[in-house]
Amino acid sequence: MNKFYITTPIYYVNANPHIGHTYTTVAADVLARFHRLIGDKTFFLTGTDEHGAKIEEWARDAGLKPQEFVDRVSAKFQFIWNELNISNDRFIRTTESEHMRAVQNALEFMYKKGDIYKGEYEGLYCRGCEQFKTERDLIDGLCPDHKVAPELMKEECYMFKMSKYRDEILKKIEKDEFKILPAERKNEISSFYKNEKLEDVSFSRKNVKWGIPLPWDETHTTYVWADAFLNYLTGLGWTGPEDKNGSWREYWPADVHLMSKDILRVHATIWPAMLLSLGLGLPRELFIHGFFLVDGQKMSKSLGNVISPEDLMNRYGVDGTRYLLMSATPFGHDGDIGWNKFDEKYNADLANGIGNLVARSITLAEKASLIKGDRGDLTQNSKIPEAEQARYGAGKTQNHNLKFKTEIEQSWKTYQENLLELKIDSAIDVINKRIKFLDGYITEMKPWEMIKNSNENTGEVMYNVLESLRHVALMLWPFMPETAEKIYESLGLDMGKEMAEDKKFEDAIEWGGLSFETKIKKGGVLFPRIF
RNA sequence: CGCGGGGUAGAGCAGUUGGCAGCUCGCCAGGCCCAUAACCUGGAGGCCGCCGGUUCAAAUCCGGCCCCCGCAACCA
Repeated sequence: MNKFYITTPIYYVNANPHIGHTYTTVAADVLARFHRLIGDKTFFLTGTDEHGAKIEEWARDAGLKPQEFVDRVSAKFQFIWNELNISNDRFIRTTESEHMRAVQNALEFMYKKGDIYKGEYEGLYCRGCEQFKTERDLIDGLCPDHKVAPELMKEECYMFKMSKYRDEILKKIEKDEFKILPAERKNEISSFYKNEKLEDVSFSRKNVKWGIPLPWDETHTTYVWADAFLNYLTGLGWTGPEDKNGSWREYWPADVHLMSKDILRVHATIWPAMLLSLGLGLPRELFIHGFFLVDGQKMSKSLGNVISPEDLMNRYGVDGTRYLLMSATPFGHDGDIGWNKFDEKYNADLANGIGNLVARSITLAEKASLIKGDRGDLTQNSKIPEAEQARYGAGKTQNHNLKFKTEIEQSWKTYQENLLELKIDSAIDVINKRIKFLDGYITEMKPWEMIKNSNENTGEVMYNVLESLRHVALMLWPFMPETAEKIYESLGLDMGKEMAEDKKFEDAIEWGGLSFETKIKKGGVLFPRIF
């Protein structure tokens, strides 16, 4: 059995969850669910990053203690992931004492090893803020809060000897032992390594109280990135470099660290250097997805075009939101979104596509039973018509059976290939092609007419449709778990049983899995059309 | 010559290893009546940013130019 360990970045709690966080997290969830579906031993980690000067400030502004503040914001993340059916195995917070202890153990190890040494940090310091500022913090070269030009100042700090690991990391990147995808992102990073000097990085701060104290010098706290990165290990239960055989070993190294491009650089430099210093393996892959533009413009509060996850869920529901985020743009590139586009796609793919197909199929199946005079409550619990006949493919239509079988097999193959390569949008295309095909098949075969004429092949045609629907639902499950379950229910099946431990994926995706004894059940409208 | 990405039908985008230019929405014309004003079929609409080169063959490979966008590290 393969293992699959996927992470999102841990989100900095200076802001509430926004669409970018949501996008990364839903994508990770889709991939995690897919790997569970195919039987991999899967671990999906997300969480919140809760230390640093910014948090102190925000807490002060909110009139709260830092811990109260981070508790509050972290809870919002957890709440919304729960709403969105995110199936993370663990939610890590960097203020958890186990995490903090492990970070101290790690830094102590690196310090003793000589990879962390005393140095100086030089930067622009604002006396008013009692803080170092970056160029980007400044407005016209002035501190935005105090309207004063910060002065160049030096401060004692502990430095991490990142430069030492430069060659080894670059080699691993080039050889794809440490993959960076998509390819253009790998180019970006390797040319960065080649063209710029990899300098040592400051790993501690003196004036930041809200952080993890260095074990050997408590006047310093740990630089937030050093603290944050280790979550990928502590989230698995790793307690420090002494922890050689904990259960974290079953999952490390991570298979995919999913993130957006703003944090690629640090993930491709500081993090692998830390791992090498700690004597641990590098993650197999960093996958970088793009940013959203809204109607061609950057999303920003000042433009007033911010689309929040709550807005999306209110309009499209949980599954609609998950689907739209995943299908709106090619995964791995920037993409343009907007309410018009979302409405359009929702109606086309969800209301008119899968929603309508399920509705017409189930109704036809019911009618087929009604005409045949089958027993049972005909409107609520019709039996799948003429199922035995379908199994053996009697009659003129039997070549359809074969065609369905091979085409479904092909679809599964492509679907899996795409998701293994993180081509999320392409996997969705596979599903939508099946849906289109089924709509065409129904129109062509005219089962409503067959029913009227008591055509002996009605059962077979309907079986082909319903069994195809079962496969579509299964493929849909990573993207829209609730919808998949509803479709299963309509087919008289139980998604829970399908996902049970003893069930083999290979069996589930075989053509003909729909039992002839099952009862179909008409459900409600899956995706009401938006006008 | 800082790094990287993009310019393909009215809009938004796909086009792996060069081999008839595709998808969704919109538009037009038919069909169907099972279904969520849905679904199916056909059609109109493109000098694939510009110029040159390689090739039997270029959206795709090479060179040059124009325009747009992101990133330029201790900012999470």
